[in-house]
Amino acid sequence: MLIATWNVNSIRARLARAQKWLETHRPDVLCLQELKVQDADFPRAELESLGYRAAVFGQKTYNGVAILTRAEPTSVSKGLGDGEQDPQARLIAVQIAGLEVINVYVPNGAEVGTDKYEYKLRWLEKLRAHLDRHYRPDAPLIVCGDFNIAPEDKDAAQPEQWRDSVLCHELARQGLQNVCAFGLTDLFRKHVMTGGHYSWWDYRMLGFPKNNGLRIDLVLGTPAAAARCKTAWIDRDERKGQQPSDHAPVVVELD
DNA sequence: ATGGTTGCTTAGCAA
Repeated sequence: MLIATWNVNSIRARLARAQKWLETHRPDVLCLQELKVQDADFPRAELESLGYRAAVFGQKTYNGVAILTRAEPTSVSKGLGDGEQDPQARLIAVQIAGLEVINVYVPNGAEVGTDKYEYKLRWLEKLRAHLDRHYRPDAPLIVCGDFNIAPEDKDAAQPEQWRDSVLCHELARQGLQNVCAFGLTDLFRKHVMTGGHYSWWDYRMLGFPKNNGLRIDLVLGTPAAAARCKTAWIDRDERKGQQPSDHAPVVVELD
């Protein structure tokens, strides 16, 4: 069973690449972030024609998440469901083949010290509360997506450059650790211990040509999911060529 | 400190 996560930075701008990627890799589950489209304009038919169902939680212009699956999910839920008003579409979850899959687009946070950064930290706390309320750490569960956090210095090509950024800042890393303390581990790190593996490169300042990347797209799993995880890899080639997303897909294979 | 690029929307925001 292949499960992948990919921040496409607009599904409409990336439709041809997404279609090609699905045809090449045929994942069972593909979690998408930054759709930048409202539900009505999501290219549903173009993706369903490839044999996928689409659970979509869209938003005009910003954010938006979806989960594509080859099989029909047994349940779908959208949002943190904590009763608070939040117009930002950042979480969608499905249950499929007895596995819970939560797809998140964690707020970027702009800069440390801003309201956006406080929103990011609060959102991480609410994600942990959501897990506590609706999920069990002893069941098979995947939480994947664009976390906008590099967990460790070795997840940044130039850690000194990024140390005070919202992607590497101590409080963001603590927020991620608190989410993981629910009972989740980084499945990429089950298989690859070395640094030098990145999932995002800034469009600006020749980020990709210089390989000035960060590993901020993660697949987390409970022990029951981690035990089934056979491989994990980042499709760095997808960042190459004409009109790529600034993120590469991250893939895990589960028994 | 600023700017560099991309996408959506159409001057400015978010990343």
